[in-house]
Amino acid sequence: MGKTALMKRYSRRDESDPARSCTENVELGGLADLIGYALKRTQLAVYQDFQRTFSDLNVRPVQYALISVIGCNPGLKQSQLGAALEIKRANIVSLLDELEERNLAIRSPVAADRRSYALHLTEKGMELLEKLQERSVEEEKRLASRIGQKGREQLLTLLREVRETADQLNQ
Amino acid sequence: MGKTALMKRYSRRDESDPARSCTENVELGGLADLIGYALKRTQLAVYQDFQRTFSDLNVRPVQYALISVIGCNPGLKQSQLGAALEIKRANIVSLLDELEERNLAIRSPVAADRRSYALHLTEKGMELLEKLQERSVEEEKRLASRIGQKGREQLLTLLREVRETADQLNQ
DNA sequence: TATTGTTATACTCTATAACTATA
DNA sequence: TATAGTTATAGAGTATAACAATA
Repeated sequence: MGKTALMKRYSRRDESDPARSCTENVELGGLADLIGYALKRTQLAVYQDFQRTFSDLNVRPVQYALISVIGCNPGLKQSQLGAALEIKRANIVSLLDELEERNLAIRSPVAADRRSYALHLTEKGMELLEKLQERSVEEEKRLASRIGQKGREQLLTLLREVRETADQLNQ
Repeated sequence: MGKTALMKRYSRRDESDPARSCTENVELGGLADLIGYALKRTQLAVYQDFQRTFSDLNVRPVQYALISVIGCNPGLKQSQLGAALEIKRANIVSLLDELEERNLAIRSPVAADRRSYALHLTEKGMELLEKLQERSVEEEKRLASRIGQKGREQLLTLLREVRETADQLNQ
């Protein structure tokens, strides 16, 4: 494609166009049809919904993820937690510090390997997880209210397949 | 759901379980079935693929977005660019500085409104956009290689619908 | 008064290197 | 030597407040 073709394709508007002053008329230049961009924008909108839904519990998405995995795998090590969530072990440290300071989780020494800690939720942590789970189910219903349960399952399948494809390319 | 039910649901494993030492056996506690988490993980994988694909051109996703929108809307203002991409105007500044330093885009004074600048791609910017577009088409094909063209369109539709749903909830 | 671009700032997420104590 | 956790640090992305110039 030569420059002339590019100009024709991309110069649909110019500063002389009165519509220029209207934000809604800004073209995204095909961005909206890219999987990566659609993923980012949708993820951001869903993330904002999460923040709104969980702000009174003072829980960010990453904290929800930690609590959920620790709750489901009591006794696991930090390195395992990080591997499961694809979070570098260096970045797990301060996240767990936060949970410990809030008395939601604890690090316990492991007799068999004194380098590592076994992670558990506290009573308070388990109670919070229960609340988070319940609210998460409601949030999920709201998010899927337009696409329906079938659409939701299709979406999860497509996302998993695209992720696996990208992971293979990234190997 | 009481604590006992929660324990039953979440304590499938314990530190006494020998499988504990195997990372693959860490349960995500339903995380994998949440739209938000699936979005995040897929977006991360696709983002990494983008970085790999465009690293030789030294272009990050956000830079691709800027170049694409400026190329498609020559003469638009920074505030319009930011509104179209949902980037705060304060954060647009340094991104545009980068593009100007690399001689990919320029800020031109606007006679009608001396507060704002009209944005244009340079020749070099237009040439880069052309390369980016071509490579983007290939990347899109690779990402959709498993789900197919039909799956890709389904995915984009579902993502748009979920985003619109979340945006409504966030209003 | 409101808007455009700018600066300063801060917080989160992510990534790497180097350190310690254990294995 | 290798591994688990830690610390320090740096780069991005995102958010707000305040400012100057202009409308």
